[in-house]
Amino acid sequence: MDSTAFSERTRAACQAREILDRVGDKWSLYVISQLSDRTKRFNELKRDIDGISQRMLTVTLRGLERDGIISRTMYPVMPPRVDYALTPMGRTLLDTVGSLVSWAEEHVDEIEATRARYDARTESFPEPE
Amino acid sequence: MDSTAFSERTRAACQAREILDRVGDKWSLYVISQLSDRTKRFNELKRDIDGISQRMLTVTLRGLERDGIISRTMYPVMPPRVDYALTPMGRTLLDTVGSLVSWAEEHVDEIEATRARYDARTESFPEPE
DNA sequence: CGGGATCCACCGTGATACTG
DNA sequence: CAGTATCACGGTGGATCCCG
Repeated sequence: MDSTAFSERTRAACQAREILDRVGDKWSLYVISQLSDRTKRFNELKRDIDGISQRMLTVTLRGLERDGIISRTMYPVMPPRVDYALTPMGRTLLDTVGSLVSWAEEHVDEIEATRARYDARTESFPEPE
Repeated sequence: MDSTAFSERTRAACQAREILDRVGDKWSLYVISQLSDRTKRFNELKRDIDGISQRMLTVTLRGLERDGIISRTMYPVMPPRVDYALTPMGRTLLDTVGSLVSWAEEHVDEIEATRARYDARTESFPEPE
């Protein structure tokens, strides 16, 4: 085998990381999932995503908008109204995320069990205070 | 429709986030991709993953080991020798990651173009110093 | 060779208050 | 309603030194 496989894989992993930087933060996945069935307004998202702050919702929406994953529609009315929706590209991401979600659902139990076993092993050596 | 879709989706997004917390950090994906074809040793990984520090390789390997994604085999010899490999569960993650990588490859150009357009729009309003 | 321990800079995140 | 501005904190990651 030649070294092409390596560089190709590294390049691919690098691109994948850029995507993970986008959807891998604390809130993006929630926003994406909340917009998967229909357009929503700012406070609607804020209500539906438990625990998110106003600021972080703004930041997250800006980031997703910047990358063309969601669209932002402002209506110049009083009071202000802004609608957020997934773009076509954002919709294609749903399938990919779905694959990740499936993996998570299938392995969450196994991971937690492995994690618990690992912790039990390592924590059984308490340092003498 | 009932509210099941919402809670189900939120729960799923939550589990997906746990997975993203695992593989979504700065280095995990590189380690996983580097181990995709064969077992490797510590310094071998350090050489092959450009820019990773000793500390971060250790931290990343521990995290992946803790969740059962990679296995760690120590040989009590002098000098020490430690082998890292993907576990069967880690291998199943390769397919999922592959899906993400494919999405990234397909859309990286579109994302960068959208991003550039967004930045050009927003940066065209310089604050008067 | 394969780490561990320590210190530190950065920045993602949250709380709060204010605004058009 | 849909933000912006400011401050503060904590966790992530990098640099360095040391160890078995």
